[in-house]
Amino acid sequence: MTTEQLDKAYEPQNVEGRWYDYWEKNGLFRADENKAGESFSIVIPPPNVTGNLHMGHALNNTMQDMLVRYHRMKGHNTLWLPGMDHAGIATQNVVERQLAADGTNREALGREKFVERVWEWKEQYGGQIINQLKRLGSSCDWSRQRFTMDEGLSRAVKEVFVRLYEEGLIYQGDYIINWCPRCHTALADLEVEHEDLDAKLYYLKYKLADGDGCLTIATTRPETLLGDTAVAVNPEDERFSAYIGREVILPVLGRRIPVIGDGYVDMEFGTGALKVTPAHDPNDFELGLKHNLPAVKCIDDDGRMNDEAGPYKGQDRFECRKNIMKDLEAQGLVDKIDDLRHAVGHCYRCKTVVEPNLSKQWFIKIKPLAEKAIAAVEDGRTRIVPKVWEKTYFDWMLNIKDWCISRQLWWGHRIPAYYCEDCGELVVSREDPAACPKCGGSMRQETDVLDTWFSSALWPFSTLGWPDKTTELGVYYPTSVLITGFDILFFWVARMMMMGLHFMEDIPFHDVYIHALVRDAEGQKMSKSKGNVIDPLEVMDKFGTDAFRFTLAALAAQGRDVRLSDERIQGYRNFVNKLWNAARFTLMNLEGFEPSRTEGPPRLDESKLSLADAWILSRLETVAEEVEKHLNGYHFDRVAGDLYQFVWHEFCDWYLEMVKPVLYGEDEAAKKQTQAVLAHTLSVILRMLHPIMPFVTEEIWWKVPGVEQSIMISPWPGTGIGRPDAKAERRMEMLQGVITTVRNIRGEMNVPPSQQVEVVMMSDNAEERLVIDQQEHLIRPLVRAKSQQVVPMGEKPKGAAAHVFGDVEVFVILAGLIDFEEEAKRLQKEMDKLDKDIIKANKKLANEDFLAKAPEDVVAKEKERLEVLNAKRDKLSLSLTRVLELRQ
RNA sequence: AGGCGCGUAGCUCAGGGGGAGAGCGCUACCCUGACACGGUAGAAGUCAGCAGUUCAAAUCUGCUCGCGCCUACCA
Repeated sequence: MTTEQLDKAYEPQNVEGRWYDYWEKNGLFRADENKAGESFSIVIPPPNVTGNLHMGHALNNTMQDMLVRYHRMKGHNTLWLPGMDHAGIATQNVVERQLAADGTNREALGREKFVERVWEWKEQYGGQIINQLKRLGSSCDWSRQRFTMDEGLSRAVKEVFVRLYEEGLIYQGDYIINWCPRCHTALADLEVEHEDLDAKLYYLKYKLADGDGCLTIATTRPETLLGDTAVAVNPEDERFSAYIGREVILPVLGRRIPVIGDGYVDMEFGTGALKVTPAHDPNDFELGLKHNLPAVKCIDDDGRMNDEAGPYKGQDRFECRKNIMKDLEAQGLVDKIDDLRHAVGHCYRCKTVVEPNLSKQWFIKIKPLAEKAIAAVEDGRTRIVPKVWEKTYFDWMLNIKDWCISRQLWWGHRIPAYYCEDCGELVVSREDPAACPKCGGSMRQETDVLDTWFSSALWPFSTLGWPDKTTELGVYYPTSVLITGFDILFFWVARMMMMGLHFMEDIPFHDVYIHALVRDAEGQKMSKSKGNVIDPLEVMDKFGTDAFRFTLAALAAQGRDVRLSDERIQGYRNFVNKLWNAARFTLMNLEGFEPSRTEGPPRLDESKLSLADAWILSRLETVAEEVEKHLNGYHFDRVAGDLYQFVWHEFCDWYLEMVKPVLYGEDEAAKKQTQAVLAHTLSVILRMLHPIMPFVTEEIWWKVPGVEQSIMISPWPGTGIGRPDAKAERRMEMLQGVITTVRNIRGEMNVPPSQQVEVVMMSDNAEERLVIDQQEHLIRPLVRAKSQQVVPMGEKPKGAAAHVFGDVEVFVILAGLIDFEEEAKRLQKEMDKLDKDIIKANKKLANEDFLAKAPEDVVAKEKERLEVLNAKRDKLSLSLTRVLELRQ
């Protein structure tokens, strides 16, 4: 057996790419749908084809990769299915910008050429993010990678559209929708971002047609008055009820419009009179339907005023606002102008102010689909973690409105609806109809495409081959868990629930884990405009992928946003290095060691098991249990935290230090046994860390004696990997306490580290004396003692500093070195602290209510605690007296 | 306007009815044969405020203050 030397520090750059290639080449990411046994599956939230890896992706995919690697190691039939989203508006915008740079535009190119151009763009520049996901270590089955516009998924989209249409769940109609004048498309309500802006509230006078004064209305959008077809007041409003049924004269245009009464009007706001523009306001649209008002569109699809705007025709809507106010002012029709802060809708892609607009669109009747999706979460078939998000989900689902699915774009799934050029007949069909079934005329396909989220809604089953009945669907659907951010709970998760339940008649995932947002060190949301974006790729370059992943995991407490800072990542980079060096030490000391097996704990001679070995094996069992529990509960932070604590503060700080004398010693049998435990512990640590830190663990793994295959496919250390031993843990706890106590005295008394001291320990507990005596070889090097004595309580040694741990009084003999002044101060301070606790405990135990009402074990514990405190105080008090005597 | 969440050590955050925790930072000493990306020890907190429930509250309830976020048609 040879032991390869490891470098002194871990250098991720030399390691990561090499192992990723190895995994990929050896097919270790590939899922086999024919493999027997329990399956575990995840579909990736498909990143936009235009996207670049940001912190949200990094967090999201680190979590997915952790789970996937964990389940793969457990031997489950594991699939992580990757892919990308065609991202309608985003991609179209990118290519349009490119065209603009070339001095042309999509209209000049024509639809067909433009779509070709987008595909070319995709081949050339799209999907950068896939390589970035690989940098992150994502173990996706790339052989199954999908794209929402690929052939199979397009077929699924068509199938779903046609079926929903046939079931009467898709309809077409004239409704008011959110229109983006920049992107030239309809937007769903969800795609509108509301932002509070400082604006004005204009009070305008509309003259009554019968010449009797005027009615003053309040509006934030005076330019829309050109499309007014009524003024509404509340019939309960005594000021105005008399006006109902009369007419007013629309300024500028002179149109006579009715005054109507409707309870919708808020009497408190503005003047209590509301101008009604059914074509450019969703509420006015509703009023218009109710009162049978005509809808007059005065703004066109570019956001410019149209023919209906009379003198303002051709002006931009905001320019028109200024001009119309100038004119109204001149005519004395402006009563006043107030400041007003209110929410204005913006396009989520390009941030242009949206224009509510009346137009013909396609919708999904969503209520019947939503009911099933609500039920599935209510009855627990799908679990939302953390549970707080369930409420948000229900609130939205219960108030859901029909989904506007048509978009006036060129890049996307073209709606499979066809119109007859002659008779106008509408046909919705999977195949292009050759001719009109009614009149034989030629057919023309609908120009609109579907909302990008329409195809993403099908992702969990379309990617597995639906509508065909594939083996994959049988094995991997429903998927095990969906990991995603709350920002797309409605956009995506809710819609997958609805579509999955409708078309697969089963939930799309058993669990939905909603993670938080990654923010900067100041807690600000990262955004390009703020310039506070931390690029994951730069972080990986600087600190290594494993350190980065570990940081994300460690900070990802459920329901709490992740604040990322360099210091934090650096801290975990140090941890990676610590692990590296612990492994380095371990491997250096496995010279001549022959491994027996890597699966269960090593075969050991129980009678000769050292305390340190017994202890670490016991701790290993506990940690393995905890880690597994936290992985199953999506407590990624605790997985990371427990492993950090165990590796650094138990394995490195204690175990490795305690094992040195054995490894450097002469007892070959003892050495062999410790080597076995050491090798085993390292192996288990590596495997437990692998899901979080795939690269460094793989790199070390191959140097562990006996390793023959990638850590990725090595067995997960489940229960039975260690060896529970409560006695060993109790004894070790006592030893650690005693050792820390000696070190504490050394530190407080400023004994130089190189100075060897004499240690005396006193205890009336025979078992503890025995353990301390037996473990002298282990204690002495750790406290730098040239001698160690353990005796029953009695005459205290002279010239010694004392401290108490549990039943043991610890003396460090410092003849000539001791500063009695300092020692007295230290003892006094310690006693003051104790006194506080003793007073508190006494008070508690004197309280009859406490004794009567608190559970027995709590009372017993408190009594015991008081005894311990008192005993300690007595010992310290004696020591203090002695020190004070010696001082004189 | 409604809803949700958060205020715990200098910073970032765990914890969640009975002894205040971690990481980073800070202080002191140390290049001890894995690691200075390190070691040992140490200092540091009226657990936002007020009231209530309880034998017992950082933890449960209510209110107040401060900070985020989400949803919403008040023009």
